[in-house]
Amino acid sequence: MRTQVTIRDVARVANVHPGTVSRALNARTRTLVNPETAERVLRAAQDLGYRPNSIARGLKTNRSYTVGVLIPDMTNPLFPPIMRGIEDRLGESGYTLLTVNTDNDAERERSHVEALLARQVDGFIAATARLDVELLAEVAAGGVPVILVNRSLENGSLPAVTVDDHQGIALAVEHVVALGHRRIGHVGGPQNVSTGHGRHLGFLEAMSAAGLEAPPERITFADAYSETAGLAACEQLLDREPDITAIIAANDRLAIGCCDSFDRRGLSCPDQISIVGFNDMPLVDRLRPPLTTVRIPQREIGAVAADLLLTSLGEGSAQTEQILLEPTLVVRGSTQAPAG
Amino acid sequence: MRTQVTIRDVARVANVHPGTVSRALNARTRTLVNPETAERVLRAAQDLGYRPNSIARGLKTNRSYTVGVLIPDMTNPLFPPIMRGIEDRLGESGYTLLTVNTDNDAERERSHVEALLARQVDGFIAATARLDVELLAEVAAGGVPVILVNRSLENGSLPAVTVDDHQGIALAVEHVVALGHRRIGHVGGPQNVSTGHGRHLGFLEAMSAAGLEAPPERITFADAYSETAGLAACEQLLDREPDITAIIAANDRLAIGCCDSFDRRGLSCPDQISIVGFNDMPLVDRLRPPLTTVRIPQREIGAVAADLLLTSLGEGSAQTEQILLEPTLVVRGSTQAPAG
DNA sequence: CTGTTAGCGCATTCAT
DNA sequence: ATGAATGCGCTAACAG
Repeated sequence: MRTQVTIRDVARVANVHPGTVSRALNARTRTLVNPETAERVLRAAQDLGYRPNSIARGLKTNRSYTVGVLIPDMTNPLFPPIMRGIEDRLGESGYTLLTVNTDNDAERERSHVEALLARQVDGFIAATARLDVELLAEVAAGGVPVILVNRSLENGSLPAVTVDDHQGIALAVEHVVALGHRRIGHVGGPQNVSTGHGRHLGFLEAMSAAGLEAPPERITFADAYSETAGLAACEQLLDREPDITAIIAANDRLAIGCCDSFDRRGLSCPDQISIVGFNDMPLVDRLRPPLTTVRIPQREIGAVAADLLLTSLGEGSAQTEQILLEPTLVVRGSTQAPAG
Repeated sequence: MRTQVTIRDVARVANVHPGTVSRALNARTRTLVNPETAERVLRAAQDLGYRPNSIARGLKTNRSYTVGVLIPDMTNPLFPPIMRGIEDRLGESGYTLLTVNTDNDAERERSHVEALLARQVDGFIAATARLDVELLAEVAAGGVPVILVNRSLENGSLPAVTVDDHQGIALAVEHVVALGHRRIGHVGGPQNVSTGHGRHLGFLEAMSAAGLEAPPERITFADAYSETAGLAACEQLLDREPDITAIIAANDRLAIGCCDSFDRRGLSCPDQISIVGFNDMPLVDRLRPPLTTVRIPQREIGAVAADLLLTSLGEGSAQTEQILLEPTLVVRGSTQAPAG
């Protein structure tokens, strides 16, 4: 059985009142107590192996110093670095994370949020792609700060940390255009998630800025961010427009699916067709060919989101800051000038 | 501000005593209350949007229904599936996870464990490779159940869920032997972590069982499970024993490092040299060549560990069951018969 | 079957 | 500067 040493035990040993122990142990109130007494209390606590029960504390202070983190699926390599960014920053401030995987399932999401609320989390960081907006808005309206990560709301009603999808796609498009490509296709992500939508728009804009056409025939959409969905979308695209020389994919997994499609058709990449991904997932630098992709600062995303949450927590103010982080292009072997 | 609806508010609306509300709301004690009253209470709770404060409950029941999960670094793709296995199983039973990354740093480990203990976690699942054994044993001795994952203690003093490293390496060795290889090297992992140690022993045994020699010259050790450490160890191995035709690596990342070494030397894999990894990490099936590797049931490991913890939690008994899960061999392109 | 009481461990009044 | 008392929200033990 766990033998909890309480503040009362310490008080008994130090020969003071429990209240005094509480004051002596809490840095903020330590000045209220005689230094010698404080010293005695500290020693007693040390000797007894006293460990404050943060749950009991939270009951009193109405703070749990825990934060709920909503992730679609941490098995997706995109998320762990973000989570670490969050953990490292929040950990410095004494917060611990309650992380849950939602699998983008509305039912799971709701029940998880309920459970975390019941655990009195002080706030949420949500990296879920299509989390029920109302649910989150409701939570935020209830006074629990919510920070969005990797997605934003149309109306900007919740603070969010995202990467500039337009800029990222622009980097990709400019790169292949500079290589000499003119007939460029886009394998887009699901259009009901903000990254899929934003990258699609970014593609249209960047093509237009380059003075190139981007007709609907040269754009297909995957219904999920998976290799198989990417393969299917790419097949459809190449069936329709076989003379495309470069493809901008909405993410690395789709890009990998595109490579599968190339293989299936006997298309050599990058000799006959170039491909650019998005995210720079681990190991994509070791694929055949190494994938040219848009890198996003995952860890920083997490850290910035944590910062945002910390200020919300501190000031109690409902800010709705929208932070846009810059992606960078990583050129590898999957892109080259189009065949003469 | 968060406006907490308490059990008292519900009581007022339902016109009963708070104690009755508690009973009506708790499935286990609901039978003690008049069905009609219970109905009234439930409706009141519903109307008010009552959400039980599990922290307050925990204070009373001395249960937090949270579990601490110790991971070296969840950025390592080996761990997320294990974590999901844990979460899914434990979630079914109402537990939420407090996950921390220890970076294999003793200092971080201790402080994290302290923090989690202060948060009254009901138990731990530790996937850390070289966690301070004393720390964990201490915790377990204090009455908080600890389950080890992916590692075990020499003396088996703590329950553990691991894969059979010996068997896994045996599968790898038997495979290359069957292909005709005779001069087989081993790039081992850090010997101070149980997997590194176990796989090394497994290699020696399997070679002996195959009637082959495994002299020390044909074995080198990486000082970490990283690609660069694998590269260095492989370089050393091939400098010493250039006529090796196959290498069994202690894990996939080391195997990838070995491939780097092959590249550097102009050795073609698998034509001139074969390589087998361990873990079957995501994307290793898409490397050049696709990696032959030993797959471990990551998700199951997590689920089984969760089960073990649940029984410990339920019975309060300090079992020390040791569970060994079976690995399987996944044959891909990185192994073939040795050149004539 | 329901009301009452007490107390989990702590922080925070208010007294002294 | 310290002791005493109160209550956070809930459950459990006891009355009735």
